[in-house]
Amino acid sequence: MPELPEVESIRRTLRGLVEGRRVRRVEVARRDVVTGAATPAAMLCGQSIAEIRRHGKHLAIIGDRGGAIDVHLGMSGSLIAEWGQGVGRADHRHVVWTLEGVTLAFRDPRRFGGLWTFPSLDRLLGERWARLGPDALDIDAAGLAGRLGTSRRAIKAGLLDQAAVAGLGNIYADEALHSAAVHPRRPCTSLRAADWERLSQEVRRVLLGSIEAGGSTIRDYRSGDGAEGGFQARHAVYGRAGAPCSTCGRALRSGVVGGRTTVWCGGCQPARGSGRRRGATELSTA
DNA sequence: CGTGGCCCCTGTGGGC
DNA sequence: TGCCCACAGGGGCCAC
Repeated sequence: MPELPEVESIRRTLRGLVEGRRVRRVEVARRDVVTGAATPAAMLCGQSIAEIRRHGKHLAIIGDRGGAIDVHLGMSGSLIAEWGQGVGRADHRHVVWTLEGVTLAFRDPRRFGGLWTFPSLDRLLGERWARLGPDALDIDAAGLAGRLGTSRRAIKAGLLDQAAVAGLGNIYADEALHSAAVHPRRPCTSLRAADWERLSQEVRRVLLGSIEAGGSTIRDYRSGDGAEGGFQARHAVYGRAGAPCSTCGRALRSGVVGGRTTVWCGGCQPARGSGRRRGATELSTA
């Protein structure tokens, strides 16, 4: 569910609600969502929350006395702070932190997400985040081309590879490819400098636009304060297969690329780059 | 190295 | 209404 904009929206709403507050109590209802120690100390009991940091789709909850927890929300996870009346559903709450004046709940019905505890931020960074590529908001054309340019796989699969660039998922990979007029099945090796330039710009533009709107709520997603996002109303391709392209009016196509349902415009996203549109053969396995 | 398939899990929506 | 199946915003692992 949550990709970079959703995770960033959670970070931004959570920081004001939990940063600087001390953890008084932690309930771990399901031990198996935690990798590493799940003791009160490892769960930051007694420490104050110094910072909530994000890289790609990951969050780090950082204590002021060294402990750190990596949070990954998987497909259905949420991290919601509540005070007074609850704003989130009560089921599937696997871990609940009681802070001064607020509770923080990790919910994850499908349990594809989880928590990873570390005795220090350095250990978290070195052992968990080190295998992630640069954050998708920080990468430029040279960075993207450098990390994917020699790969023969489809560009969509490349964008989803968190070791290459961190933060893009199925929604924003499709949206960025459409905005950049790049066909999702084009081999990375076929992209030219101008393609990498447009793609890196559109990745950034789409992600920033979504963060501004509070992320995309398709079904489950809620921000750190329980609010829904608004960017789903601005999706150009995701979830719109068969509907007319907002740019050229052609019916949007869909297929499986990189193992994920993918939607693109056969008119705006030429299969063979911008050179010879007219004679280009549509890339398709069907 | 890359890909396709399967798995982890629950919930929901569509078709019959 | 109820049942069954397909599919969902993620990612790890395996055989090929």
